[in-house]
Amino acid sequence: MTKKRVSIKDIARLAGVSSPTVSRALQGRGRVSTLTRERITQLANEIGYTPSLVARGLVTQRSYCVGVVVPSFADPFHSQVAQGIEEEARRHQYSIFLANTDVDPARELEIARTFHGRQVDGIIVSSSRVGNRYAAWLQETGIPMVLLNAHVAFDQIHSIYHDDYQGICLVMQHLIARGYRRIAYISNARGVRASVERQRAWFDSMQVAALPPELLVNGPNGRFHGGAIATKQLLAQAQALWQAPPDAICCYNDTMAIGALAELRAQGLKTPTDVAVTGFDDIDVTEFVDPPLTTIRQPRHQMGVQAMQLLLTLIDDRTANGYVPRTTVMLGELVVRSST
Amino acid sequence: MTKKRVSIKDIARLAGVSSPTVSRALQGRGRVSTLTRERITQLANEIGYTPSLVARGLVTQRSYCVGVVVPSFADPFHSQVAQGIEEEARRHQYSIFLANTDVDPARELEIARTFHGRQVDGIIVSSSRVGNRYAAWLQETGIPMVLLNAHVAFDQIHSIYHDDYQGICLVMQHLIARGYRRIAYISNARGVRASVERQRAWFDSMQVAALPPELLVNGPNGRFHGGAIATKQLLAQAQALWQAPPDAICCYNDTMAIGALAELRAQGLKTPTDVAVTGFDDIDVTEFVDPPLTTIRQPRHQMGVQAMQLLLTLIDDRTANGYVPRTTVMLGELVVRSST
DNA sequence: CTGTTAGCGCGTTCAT
DNA sequence: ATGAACGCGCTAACAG
Repeated sequence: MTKKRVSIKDIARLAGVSSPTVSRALQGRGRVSTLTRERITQLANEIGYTPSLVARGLVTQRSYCVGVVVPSFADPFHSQVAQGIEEEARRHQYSIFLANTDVDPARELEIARTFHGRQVDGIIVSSSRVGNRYAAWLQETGIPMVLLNAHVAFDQIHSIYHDDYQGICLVMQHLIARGYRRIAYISNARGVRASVERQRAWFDSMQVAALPPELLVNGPNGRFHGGAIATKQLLAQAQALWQAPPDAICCYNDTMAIGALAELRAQGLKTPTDVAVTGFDDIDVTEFVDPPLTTIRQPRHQMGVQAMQLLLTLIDDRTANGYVPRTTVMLGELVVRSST
Repeated sequence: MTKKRVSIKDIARLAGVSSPTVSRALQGRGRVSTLTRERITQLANEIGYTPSLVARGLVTQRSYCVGVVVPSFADPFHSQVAQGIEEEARRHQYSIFLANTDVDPARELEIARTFHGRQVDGIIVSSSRVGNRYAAWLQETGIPMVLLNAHVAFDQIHSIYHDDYQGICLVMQHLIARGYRRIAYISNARGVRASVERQRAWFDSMQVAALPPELLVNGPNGRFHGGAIATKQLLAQAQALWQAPPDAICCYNDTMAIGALAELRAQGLKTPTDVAVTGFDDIDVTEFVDPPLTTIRQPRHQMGVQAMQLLLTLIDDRTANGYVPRTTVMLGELVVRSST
């Protein structure tokens, strides 16, 4: 059922020229007489010619494709990052392959291999779970790669991440300044860099303020339910520990915080009067839940754009060698709303 | 900086055989002696060979890629559909190009052309704004195409959509059965099929129940803010009309409904005591807002899976011609929560 | 300015 | 069972 593609050969035959001439005419490079160029251009439009980027990529060794790997599209954080990447990519005639790992390191590596097979010019991985194991593989392929919010940066692997440590420090300073003392933390069980950093920031901030970092619960996942379940456990532990709920709950991210709000509500506790709650990311819905969440606004879209720009630099760097920063740190800002 | 790819020629040289033999050995087709097959397979692993799907696609005329077009990644509805598509695609060794239109029909067509240039085997478009204009273009290219939640179905264009009309009917029956009478509707201004259908269902349901469909507001967009702004207008109009708020607000989707909840709260109105609210889609967060939303659960993930399966059928249909449904209708289910 | 030749990496005939 | 030759659609290097 598929129609045969019209190729430059077809045009060449119709125009009575050779196919390289058509190629030159269409991409505007090389010397072609204005007359034949116009004739060819018009002919191409008439018969509906679309150049095969596959064939072109094979010879130029440049596919104008990049691979993007995220843990899950459904996560509002990652989908906004991806949107930033895609927009910036298209501005540069690039298309993106998108794949989700479902937080499985094995799948992540498998996807990277697939992308290599598809001859992508570069790869962006958001919240990688693999880390070091890329190094050896990359050495072989030489594919430029940018890690977003991952653990580490090696030679050849460039990294962009948000300063999560500082983010939670801002949140904690705010909470402590408001007089909250028994501040519990809900972490995300997944061993990503962000999780480690944020938890450490909570711990250190408590120490610095001479408050005991006594109450910490690992959520089963980083989503709404994870936050609700963790909160249930947390309240039980608080009861055992203090015979009272905590003053505030500092959450790994917004989705978990929203789950926490729901659980507190279910247990008849008012926010922020009984228990304050904070999130992280500033996803769109945080402004519309009850109460609106105090959180850290990460420049998600901008992070995607930045990652793509860095990748493009790396791709072109094959020829023109300039200085490229190994790691870029982005800063978020505290957004105070009525949950604290 | 990019390393040279290792090709089957390299393996052939090392193994002392010809490249076609390597090709046959690696893809397991054609007769090759077990001995050389093993030797070649092992060699391929050792030197880290990854077949070039680009080159393969050029000769087989099958790229094992599909293009996916969505209005916006950031929309939780579309990102879940996309996730379903991607998972089903990968199960069949397919990769997906993902692009977002930002709700711009011109961009949608441009993206489709790009995909054609990339020789995708098929295209899935979610919530297309273009409709009929695809027909002519498709005729030329013959690319199999599946429209998700779009207006129409033509020859060659297959369509999967959710029965939005029935969905809102279920919501309305529920509201009317609960005794709500003055039921207002908030629509999404964008002229997509879903919007038209849902609004019509509200209108008809009111008529059938002998209630005047008096209060309708178009939101500026389908997101949280859009719902909040529309609700503000709506309450003002209700005041002018009835000197009272409506009994219930039926919203185009969940995000707008969540915006509505926030605005009602801001105006000191209780849900559902003062004003009931309903959504549509059953996105993840609906269960965790206050109050949890009554809504219609669309099988988002399943719709993505189904679309991909249909597309695969169409792709293979080039050779084996069987019966393929032109349109598939999916049914959602009413989920009753405490917002009504 | 244009045509000829060559090759990107692979699969698919045909021979042998 | 294997190798030689060819082509997918395109661009690059040279001719002329």
